[in-house]
Amino acid sequence: MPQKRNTADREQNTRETDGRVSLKMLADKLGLSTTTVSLVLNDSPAASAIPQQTKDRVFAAAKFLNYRPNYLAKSLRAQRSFTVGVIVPELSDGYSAMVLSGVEDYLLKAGYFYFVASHRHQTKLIEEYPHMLFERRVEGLIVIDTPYTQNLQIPVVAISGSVNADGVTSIALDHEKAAMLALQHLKDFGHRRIAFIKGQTFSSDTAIRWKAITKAAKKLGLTIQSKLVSQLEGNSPSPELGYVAAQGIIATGAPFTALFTFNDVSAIGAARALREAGLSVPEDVSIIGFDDVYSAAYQNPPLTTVRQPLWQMGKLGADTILKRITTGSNGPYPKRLTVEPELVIRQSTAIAPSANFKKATR
Amino acid sequence: MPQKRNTADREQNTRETDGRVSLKMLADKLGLSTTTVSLVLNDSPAASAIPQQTKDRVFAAAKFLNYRPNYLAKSLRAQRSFTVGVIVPELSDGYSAMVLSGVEDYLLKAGYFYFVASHRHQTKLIEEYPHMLFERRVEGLIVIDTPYTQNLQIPVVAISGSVNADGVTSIALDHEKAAMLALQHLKDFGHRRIAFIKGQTFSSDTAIRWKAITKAAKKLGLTIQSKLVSQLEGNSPSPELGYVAAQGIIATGAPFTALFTFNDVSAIGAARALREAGLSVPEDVSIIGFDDVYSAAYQNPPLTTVRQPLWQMGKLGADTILKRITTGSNGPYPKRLTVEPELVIRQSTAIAPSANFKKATR
DNA sequence: AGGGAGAGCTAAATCGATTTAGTTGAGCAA
DNA sequence: TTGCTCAACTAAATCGATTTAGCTCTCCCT
Repeated sequence: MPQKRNTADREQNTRETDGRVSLKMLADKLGLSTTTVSLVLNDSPAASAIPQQTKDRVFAAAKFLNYRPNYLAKSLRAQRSFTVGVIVPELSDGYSAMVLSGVEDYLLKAGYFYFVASHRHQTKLIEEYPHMLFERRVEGLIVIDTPYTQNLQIPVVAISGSVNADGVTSIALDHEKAAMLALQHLKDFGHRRIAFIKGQTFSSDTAIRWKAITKAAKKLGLTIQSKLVSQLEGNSPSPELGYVAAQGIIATGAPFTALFTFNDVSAIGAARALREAGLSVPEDVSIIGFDDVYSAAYQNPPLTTVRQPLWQMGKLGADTILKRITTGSNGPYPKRLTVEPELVIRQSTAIAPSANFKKATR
Repeated sequence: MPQKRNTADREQNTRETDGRVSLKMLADKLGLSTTTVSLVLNDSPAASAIPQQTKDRVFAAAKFLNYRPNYLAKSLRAQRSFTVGVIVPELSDGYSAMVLSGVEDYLLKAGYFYFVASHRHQTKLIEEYPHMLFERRVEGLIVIDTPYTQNLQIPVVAISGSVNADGVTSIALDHEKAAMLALQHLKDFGHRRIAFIKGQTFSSDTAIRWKAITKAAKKLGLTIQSKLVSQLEGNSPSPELGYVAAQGIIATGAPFTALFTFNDVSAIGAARALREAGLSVPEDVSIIGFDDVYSAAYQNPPLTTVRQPLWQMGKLGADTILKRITTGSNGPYPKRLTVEPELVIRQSTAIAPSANFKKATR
């Protein structure tokens, strides 16, 4: 039965190949060569000698048969895939998704599609994905908060990563300014005993930001007490990690009036730990987060935070990768692009409690 | 210097083509045919007659030249792209990202990559993206909370969408059970005047869920007051929409002791509106959300919500699309798969305030 | 000596487009 | 009638793999 059908189809030369229409079928149907049809459909200058009537026939047939050129064949021939790869640590944490959203807007408008791969901090995947994407002929790579050490022959843009490899453009926040904004704000409110929650060791922002914080603290004459410094551990994207880290600080018994966390998500968890310890925000302890994710404004109290322009960083990343792709590999390219943080003051920070402060300094 | 190198390379027939090594170059280097090299590298049974020594030479050369087969060529020949397309409304809202995270896990492990496209509810994009992805020879399509009306010759899985097109497998929550869980919970706490925030009209879950709610309400003997029903408007993924919707309900002056929102994000916004109106949660008004996003547990008070197993829905979606791809288009496939909601009781719901209730009923 | 078997390869077709380098026939001038 | 130009096309190469259908030896058996 399948054989019979095959024969019949071949006789009519209308075999359906799963409903997919090839250029050849279209050309056969029209009694023209694939050359002509291709020239017409691509509106090539070489098609100028072809009469409008023929063109119309071609367009009509293409529409009728719902012809869609095979992008794989097209890409193979043109040596262009119009595809980029994006590597992120984790999709569900809001951070990457926000950057991705900026990336996407720009890429799709330019006719590109992108592959996403998330590695969840597994070293093996961090190494393999760039190669797998390279095999799939992506024309560029955007890595978000991910170390990149391979040396592939395609442009790479690293968003929020301390990357120094060849051929990589780094897009990063001005961390020094960010640290300064936050600490100055706390200092203005009279805070002197400030606790910190650092990021996970695997996050590429952690070290750089901490360095900026210590530098800013020194400049402002604030001392950092090691007892008051905790660190996020584990790679869950939930506020749980901040909750645990804050508990650690509270457990030391060292007094503090403010807490500066690595990101908003951990600030949210930390706030809960404080509440559970009987400390109210911001009366007893001020909290300042980082990133300004959507829900930051809707915490209770609304979270003061250092806004990182994630969406714009994504857009800038996409913009840069496209420029670098069209420029070609020989052209010059920026090694480093910086974006500016912004302090968003809400209600989780307030004047340091003087009573508490006295106790603290006693 | 680069020029000199280029010339030398060409003479040796080792031109680098941007650092990309083709099978042909590799074969030339080895003095073998591409056939042999291909057979060896793919460990084809036809390579059984080839002596180990030759194989080793091939492997060594491939490694040395860092040969990576061109996936486009491979795909074209094999008529398999090992790629699926995923269409979402919005990347940054946590919901899609969560589902996507489930999808991704499963797909990448199976050797597939996926394209993501987000349409932000623009009708034109909702129609175009399936075609663009089809052109790129995705082998399947996963649409998340998005209407799908095209009729392409590839398997389609719709997650959270009321899709009835041919060839589509729908994965949806058991909304009736979800509505029942929430309303039963509120009823148990003595709530009778319950306010609702419905989803945006464009969200495919909105109608179906509302129907389930009215049905459950009837079954439980609860009446729904039209004054107490509001709706999310606009397509921002921020809690702002819930904030506005809740303000609308408050403005009517109609008393209520509980609020059931379309999702957690809007619940968060609504909670703020209530606080600003001088109503405390849960003492004056209980709030119950939907989805159970990461931050729900970290609200103040922690949010009671109907958990939607988003990650699992993504996983199930990926699982299903892969099964359907390998089965082929003639095979049978499920039209509908249902996942179960779960009531997560936290502190945003409590016993209805009888005083308030009296005032309300006066 | 002739034939068969198997080892160790390769030529060429194929996937579906694009593109270069033509070909064919009509019309027209000299 | 020859030669030229131009309109309207087309054959075939190409991108980089996979895969079918051989091909050429050598060795061994009878």
